[in-house]
Amino acid sequence: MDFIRTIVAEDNRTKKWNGEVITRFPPEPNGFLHIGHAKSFCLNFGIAAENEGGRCHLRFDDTNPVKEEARYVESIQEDVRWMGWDWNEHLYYASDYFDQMYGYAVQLINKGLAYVCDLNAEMMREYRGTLTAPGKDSPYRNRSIEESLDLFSRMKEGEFKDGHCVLRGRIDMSSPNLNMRDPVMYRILHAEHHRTGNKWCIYPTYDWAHGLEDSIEGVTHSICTLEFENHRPLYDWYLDKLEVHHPQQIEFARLELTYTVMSKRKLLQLVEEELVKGWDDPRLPTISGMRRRGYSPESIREFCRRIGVNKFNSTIDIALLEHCVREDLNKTSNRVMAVLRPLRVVIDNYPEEQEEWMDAVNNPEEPEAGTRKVPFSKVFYIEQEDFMEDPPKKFFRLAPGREVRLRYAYFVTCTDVVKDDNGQIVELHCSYDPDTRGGNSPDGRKVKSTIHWVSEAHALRAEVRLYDHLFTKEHPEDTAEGEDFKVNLSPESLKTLSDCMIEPCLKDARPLDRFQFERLGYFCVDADTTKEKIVFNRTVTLRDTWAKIQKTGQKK
RNA sequence: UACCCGGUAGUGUAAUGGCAACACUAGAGAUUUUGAUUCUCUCAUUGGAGGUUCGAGUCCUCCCCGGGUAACCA
Repeated sequence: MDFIRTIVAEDNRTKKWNGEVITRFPPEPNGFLHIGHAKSFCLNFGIAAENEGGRCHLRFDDTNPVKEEARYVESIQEDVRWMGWDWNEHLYYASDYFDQMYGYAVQLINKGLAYVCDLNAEMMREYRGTLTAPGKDSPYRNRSIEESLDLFSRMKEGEFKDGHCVLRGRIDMSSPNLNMRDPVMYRILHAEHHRTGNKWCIYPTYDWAHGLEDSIEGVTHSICTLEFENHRPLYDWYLDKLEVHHPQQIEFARLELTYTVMSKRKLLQLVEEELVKGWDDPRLPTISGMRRRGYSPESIREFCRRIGVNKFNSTIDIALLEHCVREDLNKTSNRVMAVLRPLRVVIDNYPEEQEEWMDAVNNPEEPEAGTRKVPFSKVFYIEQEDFMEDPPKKFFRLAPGREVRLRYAYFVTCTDVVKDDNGQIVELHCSYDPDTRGGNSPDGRKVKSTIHWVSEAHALRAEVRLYDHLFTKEHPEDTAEGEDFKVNLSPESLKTLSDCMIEPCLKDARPLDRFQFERLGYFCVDADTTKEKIVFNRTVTLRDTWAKIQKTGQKK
């Protein structure tokens, strides 16, 4: 059990919150959700689900109209729901509390704990001091309560321009915690809000708003990321001074993954500079990108469960994520044969017009998935990399004079290699053994490998998009002076193959359908699919021992 | 240089003061009509130095290292 669940369990035991467990996931609708957010909402919704009567609110922290948009509100709901979580009727918006927050601000002014300050942003920075030097009091700090009250209401009424003045908490300008040096509670922003329209021209800042949102909703455990640790004294201060329901803020480390970036700012940059194709580009760690790539919600949830929760920054090896998808897809995806880089093969001793429909198992891990028929004929395609004219010792696949098994079909032996004028192999000729139908040899002879194939006459054409890590470096932020993370973008993150051959059973495949292409990996139908052309995204390759052998061979 | 937080295999997460465990990765082997899956095996004295204790990853002290913080962002 992680340290947060330990706290929750202990609170339940001592009846600190009368046995209630209320958490919340409070995204700002200024971008798409990524797997780092998944870690957070799986934690929050997970804890709520694990506790009798517990609940988790989905709350949009929409306190900054200049960055937020309704389309993000929609995508966030879609993503959380797709991941399998349900907030029931507990969908909230910080903007719904603006009136209440205003009232609380007036209370603080009345207590002499907040004041309107006319210092401009630059001056305020100067007065704030530095990490090592204390700040000094604003000249407006001792303004009378009446005057602040008057000014604050005029701020709200729109009498002042943006930046003319702010409402600040009156705390301690010499606090070693910069957050406590009279923090800004309200700023003037004549901006249209995606929900409240032009009702407001003052907007609460995060620190002021967030604790109130939690408090108003009766949240018990307010779980956030580590960078808010320094803000906790302020979170506590506001709620203490207001003497209202006071949830416990608990911080945990945000998720970092190798070979990718997670900050919204960087993701936004990749999207806006068109270095990827939108927020749902399958190379991005966004939920929508991963969905499009073929990740299942179950695999992402399992990943979030396995990485645990901690209080220090760590970077998870993306191999763990890949392991989680493979593990889930291995159990759930139907197998199918597809040839990505086709090499034509003719069986010389197979009857010209004959076709046979072979029995194939849909999913060896799931007997209930049943079987299907796969058409076989004289001419078919195999993978280019499944043939070598001059094979090294450890290569088990097809080679001149060598016999291999065509999965679910026959044993074939390569008898001839046809090349074009450039010496490129364009076609293979084979002979087959009619007694090995289905792939069994009555005489018990063995072959060293089984390869996949697709009958030429029956094949469907497809485009397949192969994805690799978005960045070439484990830590894309590691760059030389003056360079930024984008120099580490991988030129090989996407390879598109447009002449792939797939089994006819895929003709009715729909976007988001997932399959295992035998011996290749897991693939997912893309939304770009049309009646003429099916498009697949490669989610992840199968584990590939042969590729490893080749790699170590190259090193030697 | 101030304050806050944190350091356990390559990576990540465990261990009422009582034999450092699990997963991923990597390597070796077995099985296999997917070089997949599955199965077996291998890989550490917990940042350092003291101290308390019969006994310390765990408690105390000092040191070292890493992260965060100076938006009218969240």
